[in-house]
This record gives sequence, structure tokens and C-alpha cells, in this order.
Amino acid sequence: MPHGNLDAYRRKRSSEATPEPMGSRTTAAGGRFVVQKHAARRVHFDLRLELEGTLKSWAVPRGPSLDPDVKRLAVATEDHPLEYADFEGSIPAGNYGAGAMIVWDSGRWVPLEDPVAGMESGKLLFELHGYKLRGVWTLFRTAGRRRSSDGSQWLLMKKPDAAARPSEESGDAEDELPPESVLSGLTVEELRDGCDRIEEVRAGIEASDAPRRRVDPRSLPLMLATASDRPFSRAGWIYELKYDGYRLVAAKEGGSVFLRYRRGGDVTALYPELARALRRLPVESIVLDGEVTVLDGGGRPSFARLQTRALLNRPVDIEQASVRRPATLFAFDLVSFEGHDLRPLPLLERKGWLARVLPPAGPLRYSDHIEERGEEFFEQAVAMGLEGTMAKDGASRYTGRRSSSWVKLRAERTGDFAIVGMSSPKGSRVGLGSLHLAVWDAAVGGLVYAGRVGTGFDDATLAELAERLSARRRKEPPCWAPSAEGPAVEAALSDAHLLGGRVADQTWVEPDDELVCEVRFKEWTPHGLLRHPVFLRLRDDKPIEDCVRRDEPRGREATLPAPPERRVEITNKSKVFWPDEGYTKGDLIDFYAAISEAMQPYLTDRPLVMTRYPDGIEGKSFFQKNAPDFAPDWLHKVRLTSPRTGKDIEYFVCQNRESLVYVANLAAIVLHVWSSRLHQLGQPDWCILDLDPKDAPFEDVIEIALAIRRLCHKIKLSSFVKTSGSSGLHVLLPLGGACTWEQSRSLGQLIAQIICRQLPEIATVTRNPERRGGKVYIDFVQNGRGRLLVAPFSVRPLPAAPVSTPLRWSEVKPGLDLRDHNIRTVPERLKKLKTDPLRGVLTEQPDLLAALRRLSELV
DNA sequence: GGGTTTC
DNA sequence: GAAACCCAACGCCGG
DNA sequence: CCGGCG
Repeated sequence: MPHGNLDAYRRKRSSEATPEPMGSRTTAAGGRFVVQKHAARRVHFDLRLELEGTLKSWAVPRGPSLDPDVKRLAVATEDHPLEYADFEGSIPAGNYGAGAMIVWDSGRWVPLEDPVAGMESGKLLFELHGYKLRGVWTLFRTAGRRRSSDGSQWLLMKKPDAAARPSEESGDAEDELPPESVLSGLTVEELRDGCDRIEEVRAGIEASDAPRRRVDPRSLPLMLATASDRPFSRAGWIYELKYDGYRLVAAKEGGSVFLRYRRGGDVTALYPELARALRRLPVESIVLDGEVTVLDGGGRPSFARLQTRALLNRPVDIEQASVRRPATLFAFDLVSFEGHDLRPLPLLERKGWLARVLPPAGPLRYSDHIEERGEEFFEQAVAMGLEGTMAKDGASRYTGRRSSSWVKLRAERTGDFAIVGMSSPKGSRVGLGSLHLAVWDAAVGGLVYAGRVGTGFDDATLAELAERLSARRRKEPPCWAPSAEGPAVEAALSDAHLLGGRVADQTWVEPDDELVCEVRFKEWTPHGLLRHPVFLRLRDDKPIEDCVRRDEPRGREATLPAPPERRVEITNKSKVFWPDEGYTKGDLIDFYAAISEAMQPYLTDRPLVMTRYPDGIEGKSFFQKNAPDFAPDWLHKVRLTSPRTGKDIEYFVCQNRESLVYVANLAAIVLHVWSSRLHQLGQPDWCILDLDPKDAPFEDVIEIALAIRRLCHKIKLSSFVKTSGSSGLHVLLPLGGACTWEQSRSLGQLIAQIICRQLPEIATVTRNPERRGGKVYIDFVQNGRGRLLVAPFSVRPLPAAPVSTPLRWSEVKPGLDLRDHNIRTVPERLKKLKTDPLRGVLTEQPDLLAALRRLSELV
């Protein structure tokens, strides 16, 4: 790991043994675990963790509660048979008071006492001597639950089971804590050693030339660097890593600490972990200058993580984030120490003291340097995926302004991008103004917008590109908005957003393997756009699927953190949801898991709405459009703004089987989807005619469905049919995304009215049920923005657990019974059928104009 | 079903 | 500490 | 203008 010290780098340079791989940790039964230390050294612990006090556990109606006695952990190490550690509050707000511990279980942090049946082990995080430790432990297992007469539940605990297996290491990179910043891995002795060196520093600074003078951290003018684009080596200069974070001044005076950004903003409350570490530093007063970062699972600074961190307001969020996304301050300068102003001292002397003041682990880190070979160091830093390096004059004083004695060198990166559009030229520019670029995202299965490049072209290239692109125009952007946190899809791809408020003409083009270009750029912005892009060349030898975003510039693919594992924890599998049949929640989940492949085309890229039945089909239920906050990060969401009310809804978008299983586990029995997909929300894929019999005989539904089919056949428009699952049929007409909602609705209305005229005895478009006179209601109103269709393969909350099932037209005949297609039968049917009779509604490209012309001739 | 607010 | 609460929306109809 | 409907 490159942070904190440069041992790994130095070793590599001198061709010594390669560092041990980070992230490896072995665990054995009985609570033995290994904690890594930074810089490729590992320290082995034998910890036995015991609870002092009793774990009370679960209270009515749900949600854990903690017995106030449980305040301390007993930690046994080899040298120290028993050390007690106080808990630090690090749990979500809720029914369990302040001060508890959280554990790692089934891929997420949960309060320790959360009664996960059968839980045998987990990961544990606690603080000892101001350092956060974590490890895998085996503590106790659940023996069962008991319900008392007043309805409260109690969780019975057993002593640790000697045979209990330790939990698997989780590979979930998202929730994985960065390996270094929170782990100390230090023995108590080592921690004390770190403190002993303070006396040395104190005496040294007292004897130095540093004047006795207070430095006010609030008004301290900061040293700033000048930029350069070429790394260099100079005698007397030193080279540090450049961290991708915010500049931060950290100060302690007496008992109080103070953290500020470059421009002075007080952020003491935002980084409690830094404040704590600073408070515990065994010095009377100190002022540090550095860069605050939040590391990703691979130990690299993640600007995006830091940004989300910096947006937090509520104390609970901050406290939680300080554990889950802990900040690390890489301090590169010591400005003041116990009443001495160190700014007149040479940089190397300041850093020498700094190195000895800061502990070798924890959230406050010394930003080390090397003293030569700046070019090679820069290359290495870039290869490690870091932002760049800093070059500093080792003899320079801290002058508190922008200075040529500090130089920043930023990494440049190159990448291949699909061309998805262009803007028109301004002024004397020929051909085009800029190219719109996109990268392929395998998780999404499509292109994601990456920003624009407007420089680096020669006139010939401009002209050629403009000509080739003009021939491939399309109306809608062929790509998605870049980030879930960023602007909504539509807004992100709108002119206003792209051009920072200016409106210009955009042309979107059909992407192609031959429209790929290589671009040099500085970095990715948090919103997933390119910063400082320069066009290098066209390359026609690269399929767009290979235009993937590489966050590591060159040669780091092998060590990229694994993509977040999509794990779903199933709860209450055996809860009965359909009492008549005895079908359980587990059956529901199994069903959706089994048919997910067939269902996916109707879910992919479509905003999803759920009807949830947490207590089964006879319990209370509710609609839910907004995805709950607690949904895992890997679950795709999209924020859409209602054009009418301006209100935002953040919909789920089910892109894969795990998402479907997650949603099913929320007891979402019915899944409703939009008829249109994200990249063209204004153009539906199908027109829906909902045949709702109410009191009418089902035979009439069949007759009407067949009449619609005949009518569509006459106008040369295909039609498809599925059961609604409850009592009627859904007839779907393919639109191929070629018309608007209004046109779709008009088409539906026209067809419905024609059918009503044909079959006035059995069909009606009257919305009021009482006035339908026992006729079948043909509902065409569900064609509109935000209007929903019960998704094909959605289960219904009715006896027999019927499923909205795609049918072949030959099956639409007397004798058809909707309940025959249910949670039990549909998976088998799917296997037998091999093809989905409804799929054509998504794939066919009808000639709508011709169909409408024929239809108008009929009326 | 899970999180938040009120009592 | 436990119970209550929240979880959509919009046009259209007749009264 | 309101409540019910889907």
C-alpha cells in the first residue's frame, strides 16, 4: 500500500522481496484472528472476546434493544490477558439507544443483537485505545426465540460453540472497510511506543530555531502548489504522493480540536474520527496541514466517497459514516507544535518532526516522501491509480501562499470511448464543436455518458467526423446518464446540464464499432464525466463493448477491487403468504428467482413499482414507488421528476436476478412497470388494452380479445396477450418506441371504441363499474407517462397465487382459467414452452403510420 | 419489511 | 421502550 | 368541489 509510508515502493525499486498481498486474512475457529498492519506487515492476535453483562435482546414488536449493562468488551491477548474496551457509538439510530456495537453479518453491518436465526459468527468492530479494530469472531449462537405472554420476544443465547465455523470472508468491496485506515493491528506496547517518541520531538523542537509563537489555525494561510505537467528530479527536492481529497488543517489546543478546509470552513463535527484521534494525540497543542481522504476497498483515496461523506449533516449519519467510510488525514506538514511556529524551518525538518509525532496507524497518517528519482516515482504513482505526485523543495519554508517550491504533477490518462453524438461548430470551427462520448458498462449492459471532448482535432478529422456522424443521426441519446447520484437521466442528457446552463443544439448518433476514439484526460469527475479531455485519434478496431471505464490508468486491472457482490439476505422465508395454499414468502422468492430470466426483458431499464404485502395476501398492503433508502447500493435506481408536480421519485430498476430477489424479499408480490424504458421514457414499447370483466362472463373477455386480434390483423399490426392474473386479459400492441404516450393512448382509445361498436352487448369503455351493465370494460387509459402495467410474470395477491402469464393466441379460447397459471405451474410451463409468446411485443417494429392509416379507413 | 417518529 | 406511522398518483366520472 | 375508481 502506498499510503502512510513508502516501504512498498522502496522495496519494489530495490528489487527486494515483493510485499505481502494486502487483504489476506485468515481465521480459525475459536476467535483467533489476524489483523493486518499497514505497509504489508501483519501482526497476529489471539483475541477472545467476551461480553460483560448479559445480552438482553429482542423486544416487541420488532427491533433489537440492548441491555444497558453491555458496555464493555473483554479483549484477551497473549500479553494482556484481559483488556477492556469501551464501545463507541457506531450504530444506526433506532430502538437501541446510544452505544452499542455492530457486527458484520451476511454482507452488511447489523447491530450485534439483531437476532439473525442461526447466526454463528460475524465481524466485529470496536475501539481499543482510540484505535478501531475489527476482526472475525465467534461469540455465541442463537438457540431460539421465545415469545412471552405479553407478545414480546426473547432471543436465547448459548455460549460459544467450539465447533462453530467462522464466517466466510465477504468479498463485498462496497462495504468492505479499507484495509489500513481503521485497523491498527498494533499491540498495546506498540501503541505506547508511539507515544514515547513525543518527548524526543518536544526536546528537539525546543532546541531548534522555531520561534515561540502561537499559530492561529483558523486564519493560517496555506501553502499552495503550482501545477506542472512534467515530472522531474532535482537535488534537494522531495516527492510525495498526491492524495485525491480535500485540503484540511487539523489543530489541537489544550483539550479542544479544530478541523478546517482550505477556505476556512469549520468541519470539526464532520470528521469525528479525525477529531478523536487528534484529541488523543499526546501533545499539548499542534497544527497539522494535510489532505483528508476516504479510502476505497482497495486502499486508494476515493474522491466520490469523500464527497458523499462531506455532504452529511445529521450527527447520526456522520457517526455512522465515521465507521463505515472512515476518513484518513494524510498530513504532510507540521505547522505548529506546542507553542512553536515551525513555518520558518525547512520543510525536511518540519516533516522529520511530523513523522515522529503521528502514530504509525489510525486515521492520522504521515505522508511520507522519497528524495530522488521524481520521474520514476511519478510513473509508479500513476500506475497505482493515484492522482499524481507532489514535488517540494526540501529546504523551503512554509510561506503560506502559492509557491514554486511546491509543484503538483497530475496523472494523465487515456481511454477509448464510443462516440454517441456531437454539437455544432461555433465561430470559425468547421464540422463539429465537440463529440459526445460514452463508455460501455457491463453491469448496465449499455453505454453510459462520459462527457464531451472539444479539442485535439485537426480540420480534416473534424470534417470527416461531421460527415460520418450526420449520416447516423438519431433522436434520443443512445446512452444513459452517468451516475445514480448525479442528475436524473433526462436532465443529465439535456443540453442545459451538458453545457453548464447554456443551450446548444445536440445531435445524437447511433453508436458503432467504427465510431470509437481514443481520448486523453486528467480524471473522472464524481458525476462520471471526463475532466480536461483531449481527442487523440479515431480507432475503428475496437468494439464499443471494449470501451469500458478503467479507473486505474494502465496495468492495474488485475488488482481492481471486485465489483460489489450482489448478495441478498432472505428473511422470514417460511412466513405463510397464501394461507389457503400454504405458499410462503420463500415460495414467492423462489418463483421470482426461477422465472427471472424470462421476466427480465420486461423489467430491464423500466421504473418499477411494487405492491407490498409484508404479512401475506390477507394482511395490510401498500404501494411503493420510491425505493427505500436502505436498499443496497448495487440495486439500480433512477430519480425521475414528475413533469406536472415537479416531485422526484426514485424508482427501483430491476436489472438482474438479484434485484428481483431483493424486491421479492421485501414482500413485493405485484410488480408494476412503466411501458417505456429509461433511455426513451417518452416513447412506450407497447400499447396496453386491459380487458376487465368485473361481473361479465370470462367468455366475453375472450371474445373481445379475439376481436381485437382480428382488428389488429386487418390493419397489419401484431398483437400479443397475457393474463392479467386476476380476472381479465391484457392485450399488448408493439409500438417499437416509435410513438409518444399520447399517440399510444389514442391508438388504444380508437381500437377500444371500434370494438365497443362491434360488440356493443359485451364491451364498454365506461369507467364507472355500476354503469357497465355487466359488460367487459376495455381500459385504454393506462397508456400514459408514469402509468403502470402489471409486469408479465408478476404474481397476484389472490388465492391460488395466479401469475400474469404470456399466452399464445391459440390458448385464448373457452376453458381458459387464469388460476391455472400460478406460482406453481408457470415455471414448468416456461420450461416446456421454451419461448415466451409475448416477447415479440418488445422486438417487433411495426409500421405504425400504415396501421393507423388502415385503421382510419375502417372507421 | 424496515426504518422513523411519536407517545 | 414500545406503539404508531409511512410507504402513489392522477385524470375522470357522476353527484 | 368532492369522493370513488382504476
